[in-house]
Amino acid sequence: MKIATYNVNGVNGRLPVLLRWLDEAKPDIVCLQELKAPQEKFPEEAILAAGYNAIWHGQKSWNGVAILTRGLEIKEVGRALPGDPEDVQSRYLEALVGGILICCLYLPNGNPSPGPKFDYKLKWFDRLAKRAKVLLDFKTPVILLGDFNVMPTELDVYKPERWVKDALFRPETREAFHKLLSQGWTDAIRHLYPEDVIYTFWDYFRDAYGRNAGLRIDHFLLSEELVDKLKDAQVDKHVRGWEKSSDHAPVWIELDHKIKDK
DNA sequence: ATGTCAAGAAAATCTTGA
Repeated sequence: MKIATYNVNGVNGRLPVLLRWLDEAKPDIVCLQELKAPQEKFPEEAILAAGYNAIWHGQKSWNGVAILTRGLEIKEVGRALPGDPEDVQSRYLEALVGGILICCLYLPNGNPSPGPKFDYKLKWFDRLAKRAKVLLDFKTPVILLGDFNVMPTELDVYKPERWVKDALFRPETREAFHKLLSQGWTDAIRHLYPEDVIYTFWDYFRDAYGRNAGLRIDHFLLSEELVDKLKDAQVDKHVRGWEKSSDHAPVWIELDHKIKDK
């Protein structure tokens, strides 16, 4: 089973790129972030025509998350991260697919920091950690995947010294990520490639992609029972080089997992 | 501070978030 995450940076503006990649990569499950489209403007017909089922949680202008599957049934569990009823941002979508609990997330960017946006990021992180703990106790295979807006270590940044004051790399942010991991989650890419330089995002500025000035901020956190089933994990880096591409590349893992409840 | 994108408000460009 191939499971992917892709911050599309505008699902309508990047639709040709998304469809081209779906056709090429043929993932079984895909989590999308940054739809940048209200609920009613999600390109449902094009996604269905491409052979995918979808659930999505849109929002005007910003944010927005979706889960797509190639023929698999999607049983939605929730579309709000618990812990703050005042939070109206569409950043979380949880669903049961093929016997795996899929948690699609778009963690707040948090810049500029310090400031209210950074406070919101850390609070969101706390809420995620609380939810993650509950999910581990379910004893069901779970994956937390998406755009975490965190570079976990210096290996994940092209020039770490330039990013220490950025919300994506501040000590508090990295600490929150490692605290989450310590609940018992496994960072799939680092598990398979502990020492390789792997990026999932390249800024639009200053030819960052051409210079490979990237960041690793899109992650898969696996619950324990999935770790031994992890066969591969890759970034479809070439997609970032396509015309009208997102600033992120799609990332995927391959699991040796038997599909239940199709 | 800079650089590059997309969406939205409003009617060509500007603002905002990333």
